Amino acid sequence: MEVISINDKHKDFFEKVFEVVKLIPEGRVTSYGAIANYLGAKHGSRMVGWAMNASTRVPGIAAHRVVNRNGDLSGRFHFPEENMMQKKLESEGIRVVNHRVVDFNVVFWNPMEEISL
DNA sequence: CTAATGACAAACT
DNA sequence: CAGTTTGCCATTA
Repeated sequence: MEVISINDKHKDFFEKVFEVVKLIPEGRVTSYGAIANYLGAKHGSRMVGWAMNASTRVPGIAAHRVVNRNGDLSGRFHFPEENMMQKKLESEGIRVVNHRVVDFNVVFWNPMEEISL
């Protein structure tokens, strides 16, 4: 099992990502780019996904509510089961077809607009 | 230290 | 408009 090196420098980044994900209301989703942009877009969207990868092992983090800018469940393969991500989204009222969120523009939750610093 | 990869995204052809 | 390339930054080999 790989050990994710969470240095002090990155710990803050992880916490920020986790905080945003926790604030995502049920029935809503957001994108990696939106979170990266919310954090200042200085990391690149990949770093957000990197943080999410670490969040999969952390209970309480709704990683299934984070998708790519296309609304596609790009991270489904990282869950214990592929269908788990879609199942959870559908359970929250989000329609998912072909591993893609329907009405993504409607259910999209923008942290920059919903969260005021 | 160099090269390759990645739960992305925007630009370019 | 679809496929390809580059940028981003950290991890791994």
